[in-house]
Amino acid sequence: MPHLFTAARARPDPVKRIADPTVRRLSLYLRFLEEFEGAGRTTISSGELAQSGHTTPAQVRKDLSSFGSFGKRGLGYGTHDLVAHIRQILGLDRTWRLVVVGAGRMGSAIAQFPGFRDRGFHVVGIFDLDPRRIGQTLAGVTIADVCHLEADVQRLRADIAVLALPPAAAQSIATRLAQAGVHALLDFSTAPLTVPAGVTVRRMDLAMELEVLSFALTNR
Amino acid sequence: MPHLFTAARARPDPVKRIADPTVRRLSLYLRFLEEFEGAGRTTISSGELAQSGHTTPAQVRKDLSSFGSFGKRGLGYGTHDLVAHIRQILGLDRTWRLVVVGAGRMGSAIAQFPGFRDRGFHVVGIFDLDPRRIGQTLAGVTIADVCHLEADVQRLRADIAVLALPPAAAQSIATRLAQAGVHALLDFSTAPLTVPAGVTVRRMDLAMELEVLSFALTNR
DNA sequence: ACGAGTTTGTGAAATCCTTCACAATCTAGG
DNA sequence: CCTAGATTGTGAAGGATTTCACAAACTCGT
Repeated sequence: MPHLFTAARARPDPVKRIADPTVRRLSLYLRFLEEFEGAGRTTISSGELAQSGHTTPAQVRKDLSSFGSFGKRGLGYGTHDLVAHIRQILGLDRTWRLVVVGAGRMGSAIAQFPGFRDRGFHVVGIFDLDPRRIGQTLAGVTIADVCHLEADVQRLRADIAVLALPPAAAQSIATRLAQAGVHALLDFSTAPLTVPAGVTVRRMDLAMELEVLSFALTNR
Repeated sequence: MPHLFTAARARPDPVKRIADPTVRRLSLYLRFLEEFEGAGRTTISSGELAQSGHTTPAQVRKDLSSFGSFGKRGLGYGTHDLVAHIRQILGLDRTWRLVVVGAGRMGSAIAQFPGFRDRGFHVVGIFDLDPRRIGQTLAGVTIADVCHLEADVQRLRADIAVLALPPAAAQSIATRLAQAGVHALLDFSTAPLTVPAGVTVRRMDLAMELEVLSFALTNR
């Protein structure tokens, strides 16, 4: 039962169910559009966007048309307009407060990832278990003890948590975060998490991707 | 019913096209199976596997049946057998030689990722541009100058390359790697790569995943 | 050895996603 | 204003993946 959501309620949004691949592509389009905008282009066609994103013009138009009609026939899309629209669709017209749980090598790298802040994702908390790490500062944030996770996460008003932990610890932390009101998790550990309804999890599974590559190389 | 799958090695085999999601799930199943095997279980049913992997029993059986019939009706699958079969299907019955290009924070974390070696992925080379990093040692490998990338990659007989680079550099490195005979890339940069036919690329796009989470939170 | 109870393997149906094809609408240029 | 050329928006078709449903085949207890 891979059902993640049920229905919209907070926003008066009659937009039908949006496919995950569509959202991913929007994120891509946005990046190209910002590049195009930076280069001074004022309009762009679905064909040009498609080329940048390794897809087809029809796909681009379909993706956008699920949310409204932003283009001008005969002309294309206004870069500036479309950037604004996609940012709004993706919820990027605000900032999001991030916590990173696990300050090992991977957690540290993530917390200091350049371009987070620029794109509106602010790391407001970092947690670890190891007393030697607690108290150190990363990217301007002091590493806190994971034992106060719930209280801290609420105090910090965190929206999203990034988990960079050993698989054994991930599930328990995920449950605690969900309990504390964090509704979005980005999981770098290798075990899929079980979370309450209403919490979205995305996995970044290094080992799995390598195994997919192994398969591709083997059956080339 | 009579599915013979022994010919997958020598020749371009007649096994029908395998969907990407199927391969991903196989990788997942494998992990659970190894856990079950470690716990001493000798058989497992599609239902149990499905629960572990957040999918359905029918899905599990369909996935496996694309490659042969490994189970016993009324009993389930032999854990040990199935582990062996999936490892063979995914090409994990051998080791793969990895290079990491980019030894910044992310590249270093990846190169030292625990569990690579255990799963048969050996980091045999690390490259960077920065003279201050070249010559340092990470995970037992000395960081080399990226300017000899092609020759080194061939000397090291690298199968897979992990790219942990600024987006501006990624495309040129990808092209050089493809030229040098690396047919599988795992890309952590934010721009999708264009590569020659026969080269497989998988993307790990942190920013994109965060934006998908932003969308999910916004349209909850 | 038998019947009750499981569980697989797999066509067929359903669902999800992408591509096609074309009318509608715009710009540009005279 | 009118025509040629370009591009969007979208219903319908097509393809891909997941789910359903059930016969076949096995185990186990008696």
